[in-house]
Amino acid sequence: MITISKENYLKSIYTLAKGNGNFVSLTELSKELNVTKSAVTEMSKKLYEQGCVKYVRYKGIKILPKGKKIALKVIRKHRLWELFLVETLNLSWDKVHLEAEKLEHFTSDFLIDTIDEYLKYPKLDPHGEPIPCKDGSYRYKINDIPMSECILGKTYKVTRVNDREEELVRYLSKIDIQLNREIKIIEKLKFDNSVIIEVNGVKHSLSSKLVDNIFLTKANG
Amino acid sequence: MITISKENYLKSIYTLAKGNGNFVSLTELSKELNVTKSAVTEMSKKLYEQGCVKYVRYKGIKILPKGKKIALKVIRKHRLWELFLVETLNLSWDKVHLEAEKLEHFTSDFLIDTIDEYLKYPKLDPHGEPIPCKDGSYRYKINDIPMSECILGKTYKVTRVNDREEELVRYLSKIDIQLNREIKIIEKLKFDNSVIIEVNGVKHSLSSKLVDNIFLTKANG
DNA sequence: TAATTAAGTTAAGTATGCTTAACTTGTTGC
DNA sequence: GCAACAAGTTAAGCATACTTAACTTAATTA
Ligand SMILES: [Mn+2]
Ligand SMILES: [Mn+2]
Ligand SMILES: [Mn+2]
Ligand SMILES: [Mn+2]
Repeated sequence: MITISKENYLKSIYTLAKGNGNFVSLTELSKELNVTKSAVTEMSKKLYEQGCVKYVRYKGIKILPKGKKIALKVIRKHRLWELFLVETLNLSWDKVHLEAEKLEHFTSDFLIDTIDEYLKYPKLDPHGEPIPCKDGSYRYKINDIPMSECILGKTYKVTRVNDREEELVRYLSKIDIQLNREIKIIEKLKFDNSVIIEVNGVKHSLSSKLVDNIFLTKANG
Repeated sequence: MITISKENYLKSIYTLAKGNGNFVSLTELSKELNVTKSAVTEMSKKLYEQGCVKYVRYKGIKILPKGKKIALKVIRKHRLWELFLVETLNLSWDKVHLEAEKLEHFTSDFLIDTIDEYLKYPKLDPHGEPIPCKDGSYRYKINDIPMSECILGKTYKVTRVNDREEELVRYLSKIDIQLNREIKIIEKLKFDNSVIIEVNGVKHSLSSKLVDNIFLTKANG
């Protein structure tokens, strides 16, 4: 039986491994899911018994095709809901993640396919994350880097932001950062890993936390 | 703590009492919720402890203001979701109940109020059921009778149908029964409580089960 | 290499919401 | 009035998904 809890574990395992089939540490997982390590150990055994993951004691956990399929389905539902809420109800991009986090577990395949069709099979969610297709493949390949890895003086285009923290996303709107916005890297401060950028002619200092959660590609190229 | 299970119990208690504050029998509740009587007894105690219901041993359970408020909120979410899915995604009226049955528990007040606004504060759901307002009041008062109580030879207008059974609702579409459709009562058969009606010039025999789940008011009156 | 620390596991226990089996209480028909 | 039956309760147990506390294993570092 796949429960809501299991769906969330699989989603996290898949996401933490960044789509590769890498091993994920249980401590990492426990932090991501806000549960204790012992809870993760228990669940790891169950997911292993169901053939969703490979679980090696004291080593970690690794998603298997069966688990990946489930994870992608949930991620698909999540991202389509986010976009649907933005498109139909005009919700702002900082409000939709939390709603989708719940709705993703209670949406039939039929309903999500209807939403997919309604949105004309979109490639990206409101935060620039690619939306998995019905068959589990992606229509779009991400190819960007976090702002922390950007080169001084160059201009980039915003392709993706981490939607997990509402406040962070809301702050981005406030300083006029949105998808496809051009950003120039003015200064990189080593002592606190903050970055000074220019957006629409206005300079802003972004904390290390922000800098790790904004993803860019080179502009005009 | 109000759980999903408790929301469903409260919704059923409220619905079975038909909006009045009547006592509901636990056996009735157990049938409605598809659980055993002992499960209902246990939950009754918990709901009582939380002040959501009055519970008198061996007598039954009765909703209290605190429980009614919760029930109405869930019903509001349910009916608004049903209408929203019909309006935006063009889902058919037989498909939306099951989806709403899940979504109703995972929708924030903010989201449902946004949906309410988007739909311009509708009075009725796709099956003719009134939608509770944000404050728990109704914008519309139901005043109809089941087809089983209709008078021979008279013509009525369909105001409401029971949406619980997908197949039943789908059958209604098939014989061209929808909200506001005019129906003439041709014959009432006592031996099996079936009714013969005329819809758009075509006669149909409706089983007792159907007849109990279609609600009407007098036409042109 | 041995000590320390981090990562991971195990055991025991909790809360929720069910079940079945055995029981008690209430109601109805004769 | 009482037998029979329906309605309701209690007790014991199960599955899920957590917790804390005590433990083991692995990795790091001096
Ligand atoms: Mn999201
Ligand atoms: Mn997103
Ligand atoms: Mn419904
Ligand atoms: Mn309805």
